[in-house]
Amino acid sequence: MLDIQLLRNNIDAVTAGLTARGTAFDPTKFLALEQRRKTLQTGTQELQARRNALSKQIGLLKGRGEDASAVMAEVGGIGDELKANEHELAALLQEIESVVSVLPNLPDASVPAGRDESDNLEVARWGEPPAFDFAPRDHVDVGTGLGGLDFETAVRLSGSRFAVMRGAVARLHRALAQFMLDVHTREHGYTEVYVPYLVNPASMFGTGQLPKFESDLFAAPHGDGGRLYLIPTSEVPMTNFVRGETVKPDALPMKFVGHTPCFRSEAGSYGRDVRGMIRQHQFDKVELVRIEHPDRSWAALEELCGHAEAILQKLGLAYRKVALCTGDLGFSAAKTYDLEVWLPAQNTYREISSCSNCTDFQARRMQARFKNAQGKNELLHTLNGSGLAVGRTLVAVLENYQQADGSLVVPEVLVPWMGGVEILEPAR
RNA sequence: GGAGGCGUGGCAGAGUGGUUGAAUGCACCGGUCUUGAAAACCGGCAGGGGUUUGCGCCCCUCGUGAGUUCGAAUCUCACCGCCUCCGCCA
Repeated sequence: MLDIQLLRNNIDAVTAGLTARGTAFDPTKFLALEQRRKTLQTGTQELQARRNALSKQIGLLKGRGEDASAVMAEVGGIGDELKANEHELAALLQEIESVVSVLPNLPDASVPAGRDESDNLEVARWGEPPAFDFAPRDHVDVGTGLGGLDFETAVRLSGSRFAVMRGAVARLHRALAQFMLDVHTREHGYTEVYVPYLVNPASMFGTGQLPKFESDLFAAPHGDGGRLYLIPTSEVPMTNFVRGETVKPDALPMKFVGHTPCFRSEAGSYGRDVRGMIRQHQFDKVELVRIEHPDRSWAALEELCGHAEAILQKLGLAYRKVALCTGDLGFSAAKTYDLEVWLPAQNTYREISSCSNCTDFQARRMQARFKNAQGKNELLHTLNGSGLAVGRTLVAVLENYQQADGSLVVPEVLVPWMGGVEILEPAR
């Protein structure tokens, strides 16, 4: 959520930022609402003040056993007008809230300007795409060749955009997640957490999925007319750890790593990446979340991104680091780096991690604060990044480590998690 | 799922219609004392919002939402959550 004060006092800067992101925003309309709010709110509060003062007077008079009927008549006249004002004000505030709650975060000044992903800025490249002396197959062919990927069964169970994994490939998938968790906890200082996969609407609002992106979520009816949502990323539960909390400064930074399935309805994605595991309704992800002091969040973003990169480097997968342009930023992010891994069969780099500094945008929605040096409550900064998307990492390993004979070399760092297995042989 | 109980400030815990945003204790912050610390003593200490150049003034909040009333932490209704017991269950 954007700071309402910023909208009131600096609407031009807000409009410029939103425009850079490609978000339509009508400042005139907002200011009109705001003008009405100001008048109505001060008026309502004046009435409330008068009622309070007169009621207090009645209490005094009655306490002394004196006649209060004159004052009671006076205050009685306020009632209807006050009630009407209060209702009108509540409706107006809600209208303003509904406008503001769908506005995305403002891009940081360092974010490159641009319309869409073609304007993203490559900032680094690591590793060499492997050379093949045969035509590399895509991960679907490699995985099914190993007897480990089965989309037909998944369709029978659930439909399209789901996968069944079997045998060594299923184990490889698990090994990847275990490996990532161990690196982040042992080498990068993150605390491993286990979290609910179903969360309440307030949590989804806190991290920005609601109210604007409800159609991307899976929901399950729960309780009397209520619902729980399946998490589209463990960023949601992990970041909401601090919702409604005022943390002590010495508790910062908080660094969490969690491995969860992620569920995305991905309405509107149809036709993109229909083949294979690139875009699924359910996929595993190891997620990094950091709760930071505002002064530290930009340094933390670089650090976080480095932690995700470390996984790719240890796996020996070539990748590039891209700074998303203003038009390609996610809703809550002030700045995002995507890591894109080399996929030989597509002959291109594909997103495998997204690392964002959300500044105080989510913290304001969540009312997540800390006591600053002056003893005042101040909003925290939140960051998140994939470290990494497990399904897509499996895709990358299958494609990059495939051999001409259909076998797969297990990346060296994964061998301990594969029980010593170094090569996966093709199924007969 | 059934029965009962309970939701008050960071925590504990008073408070059943009137100057109570709320006693007291603990925790925390500042000070006195002390070589230093502890103890003792003194003082401060909820959040959100409006308005104002500022001092300040004002509004809202005792789980949430409606209602009764001139006035609600206190009364009524609904909902949510937690606890205990029973049932079921990994």
